Amino acid sequence: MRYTPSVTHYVESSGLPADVYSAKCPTREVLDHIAGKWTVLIVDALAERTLRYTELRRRIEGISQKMLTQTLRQLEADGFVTRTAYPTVPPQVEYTLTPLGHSLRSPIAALREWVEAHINDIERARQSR
Amino acid sequence: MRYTPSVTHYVESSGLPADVYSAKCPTREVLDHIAGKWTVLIVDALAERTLRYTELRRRIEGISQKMLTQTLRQLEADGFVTRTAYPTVPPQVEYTLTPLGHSLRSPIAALREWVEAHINDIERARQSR
DNA sequence: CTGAATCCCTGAGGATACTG
DNA sequence: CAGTATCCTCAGGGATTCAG
Repeated sequence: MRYTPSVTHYVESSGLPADVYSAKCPTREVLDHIAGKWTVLIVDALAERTLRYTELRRRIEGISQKMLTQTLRQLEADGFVTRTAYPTVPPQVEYTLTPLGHSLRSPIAALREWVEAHINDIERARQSR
Repeated sequence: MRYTPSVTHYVESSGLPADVYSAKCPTREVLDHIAGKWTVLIVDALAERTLRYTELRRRIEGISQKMLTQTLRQLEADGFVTRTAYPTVPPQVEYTLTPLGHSLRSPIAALREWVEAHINDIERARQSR
């Protein structure tokens, strides 16, 4: 049962309303992808400009090769990121946001900025317990 | 090393700049909390109004008791949600967003709305591979 | 109704080594 | 440089049961 959405979108493949609260709606899976720690950081990093594999690795402190590659592949599959490989020696691979990926910039950046802006409120809330 | 943030906030407990890209910055952990599938759905559900435990469970299709309780506890600890128990029989427990939690509404809702608005673009991107 | 407690299992994710 | 391949660990998270 759907609540009172401000705007109702429809999933073309099923004809049903797009609803993240519905377990089977494909939006739920996408939300899981986007609401992943690494996804947020990668998309936000690429928001500024195209980056190479190693640049991403250095920028996102603490990410492992495995998770970086894996998350990039998923972002590619979802159509958020384009991978461009130049057949040079040594190889050079660039990652860029697609137009779809760019449209994600704003909500993702808002999330990052909110966290950075409210970290002190949160730490205070934690201590008063 | 920090890039070019639009605004720099500081973590009072350390005096260092708030930076989700830094592995040890406390903002990273908070981002992990917020960027969880259940967190997004719970905060978004509570954005509209106070809800009882069972109401939340019904609203968020597919969530288990364990994850609902666990995520609510974390939201409480982070200061996003208030838990109010009425000593009635049967018990009644209400969950409400705190002012801090309310400030999260906008970025969270933006994320949900983005997903619902772009699900068709994403499904198309997936098929063309 | 609102949980807490327990069991269990899959998969997220790190570490390391190897390759074109 | 940009990965792939393995191994391994641990925690996320489901299912079930019990309780105030």
